Amino acid sequence: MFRGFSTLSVDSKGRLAIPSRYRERLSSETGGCLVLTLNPMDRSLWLYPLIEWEFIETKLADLSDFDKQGRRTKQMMRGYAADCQLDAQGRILIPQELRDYAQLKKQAVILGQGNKFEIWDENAWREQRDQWLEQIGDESGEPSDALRSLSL
Amino acid sequence: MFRGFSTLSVDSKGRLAIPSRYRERLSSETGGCLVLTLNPMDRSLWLYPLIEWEFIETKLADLSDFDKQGRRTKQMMRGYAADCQLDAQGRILIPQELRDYAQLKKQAVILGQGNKFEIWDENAWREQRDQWLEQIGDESGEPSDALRSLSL
DNA sequence: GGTGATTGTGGGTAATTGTGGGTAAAACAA
DNA sequence: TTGTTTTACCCACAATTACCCACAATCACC
Repeated sequence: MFRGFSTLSVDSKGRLAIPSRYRERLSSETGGCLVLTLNPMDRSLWLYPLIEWEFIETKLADLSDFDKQGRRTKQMMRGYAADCQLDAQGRILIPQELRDYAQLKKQAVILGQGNKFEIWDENAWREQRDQWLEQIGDESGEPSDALRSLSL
Repeated sequence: MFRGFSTLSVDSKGRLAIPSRYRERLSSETGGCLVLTLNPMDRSLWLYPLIEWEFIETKLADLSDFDKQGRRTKQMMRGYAADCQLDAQGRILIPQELRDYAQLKKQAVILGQGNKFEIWDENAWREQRDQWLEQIGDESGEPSDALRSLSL
């Protein structure tokens, strides 16, 4: 399971260095092949080891073409999926199209999220985060059932 | 179960010394691997032994991506989770990002909380504590059902 | 109350990691 | 083909982190 947070810079060529603590795992699993695609929920990117992506791909294939949301999700995630590999310095090259989608500027943020990583523009992330924290901490709102019985 | 209270200093490099009475337990369980993450409810941090964290992680993984609050909680706690280990002096290095989140300054406070520790900035803690004590003691507020049947 | 051990705190040094840029190969367009 | 842009590979510097040692305050014991 991937976890953890790092701020990273996207250089002028659109490259992004993966934190070294993940590199070994990423280059051993599936021979270092990775898949980068968009996150249809937020303006951010998802980075999967190929082996995880293949599993996601089968799940997407099962979505009905007659469910509008399902069709769109499938179309987006598959359509924008880009193969990539770590270079000798442990960096990946992010295609222009995906950089635009996530509005990546100079500073980015990478978050471990279980089977994948999530990549955000730093400013966009901080804005979102503060907004969510406010909602989570808001005592007046009703917690969902799942959360109500959750002890951490 | 961890319990107890200590005040500690955060040095200029962001390190924090764990009270010695906990060290042996922390370095024996799971080879001394710890996970430090944010407490999404308050501006404080949670420190778990890895083995406890893994259990939390499975609970988080079960939260639905289509429940908004659940998704955000998951994203925050996993995204900010940092692996750490005690150094030779029994200290952990707190990542800049987490120090900022908890607004840790020079003096911090660590509280044993069962399966984990909670780490606060000392001043923030004292303020919160006084505020809560006032609320808990406030007879006018209605206790929840769970509390109503609780004898201490 | 004195003495010794333990614990908390600070800082120096060396290795690692993140970042930038130069250059050559490859892909694409005219 | 030729010229232009994009991508891959290499090297180098700067910042961060891990590891080590040292001192001071506290605690326990005689």
